[in-house]
Amino acid sequence: MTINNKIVEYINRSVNLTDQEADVFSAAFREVKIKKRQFIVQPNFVVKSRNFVTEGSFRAYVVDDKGQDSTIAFAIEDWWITDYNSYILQKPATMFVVALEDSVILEISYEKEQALKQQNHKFETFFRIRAERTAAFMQQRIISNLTLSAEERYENFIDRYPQIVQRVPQYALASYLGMTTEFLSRIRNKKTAKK
Amino acid sequence: MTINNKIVEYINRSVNLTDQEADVFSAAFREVKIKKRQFIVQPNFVVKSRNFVTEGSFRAYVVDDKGQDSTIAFAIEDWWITDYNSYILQKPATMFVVALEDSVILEISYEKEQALKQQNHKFETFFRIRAERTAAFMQQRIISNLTLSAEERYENFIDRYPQIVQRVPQYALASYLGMTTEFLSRIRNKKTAKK
DNA sequence: CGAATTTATTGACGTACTTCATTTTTTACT
DNA sequence: AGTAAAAAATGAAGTACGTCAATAAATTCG
Repeated sequence: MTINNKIVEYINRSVNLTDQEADVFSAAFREVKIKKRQFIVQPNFVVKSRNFVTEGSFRAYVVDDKGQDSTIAFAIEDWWITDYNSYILQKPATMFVVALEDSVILEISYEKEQALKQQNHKFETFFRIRAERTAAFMQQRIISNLTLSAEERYENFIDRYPQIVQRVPQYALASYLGMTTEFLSRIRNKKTAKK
Repeated sequence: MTINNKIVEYINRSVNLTDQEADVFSAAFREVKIKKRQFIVQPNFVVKSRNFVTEGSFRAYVVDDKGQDSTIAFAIEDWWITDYNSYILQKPATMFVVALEDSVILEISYEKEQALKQQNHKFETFFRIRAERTAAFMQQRIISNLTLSAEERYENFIDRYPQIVQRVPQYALASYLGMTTEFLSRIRNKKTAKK
């Protein structure tokens, strides 16, 4: 069994690797421990890695000129997180990515990822599937933002990602769902009052 | 030069194909003419093709239980359109895709696409890059939906996609931007009044 | 364990945007 | 070209959600 066996388990759900391929793949990753409140991405720097979370949780967000922040993504165990645009297009980041808890990630550099994809068709397939799933996920979110009310978006989120609701602060969830923390508080209390 | 040379030109911007590879790739596509107001995707059917627009324009949208429709995507020449979730995950569509003008598309079936990706690493790379760009694009849209006011979203859209603004009906653009056609009308008239 | 800090709650008030109904303008069709 | 149909504009009234300010609750950390 290789060192980074969690990432190997993960990729094997999409493509079947030989033991040797698994070693090559996992060797491209580096394990890094991140303390709560530590940033792994900051605006204006070009993001140099894609990160797979093995322990803990993260939040990616942007801050606008009025100081308002909007959560773009969450990640817990088995999820990936980075500033996607910055990483993929190798241009300066616009987001912060911060640890919400003490965490452990496996990070792969942009260059190593490119090399993996070139060297083995299966690795290319894996990243293709990842990107497709990411796009499908984002499209669902766009649809939910366009068609649902604040309360419906919240209920929808609870249904789909109950584990995340438990672990992230309310203000972060509110800004992910496109509402204020006050409004989310009212939605929640209205519901519990009914019971 | 192959029959479907437009798709070959397009893929050659991402990966360099030999003449023979270009022939194989373009042979997987079929040209189809679509009349204005004709649907190429309807809810509840599993989408069987990904479509590259060579002439004309399309609009993808969902309709909610109150009969409100929300535009999910537009496509003009050199863009792709389908119900992404349905196609990628091969599950029933939730969207309509309709021609806004008399149009011509090059369609590739799900099975043929899978075969292309398996048979040649370069084709896999092409679809991986496509998916990444799609995800990057969608993320930008999510950020714009979360951080901008209705008027700002409209101005942002004009800056980025002036060619599209000219060609799509106002109600479709409004529902893409997440506002009513009445409100977009007011935004536009406020601006022209100022001049 | 207790003080400091962060996060969530609550109320009163404000506003960006929606809804509905009607009219005007533009587009499509024979 | 002329009529029907679709799309856009406009006004008046309503509402889902935001803002601000103050308090309460939960969490962090010495």
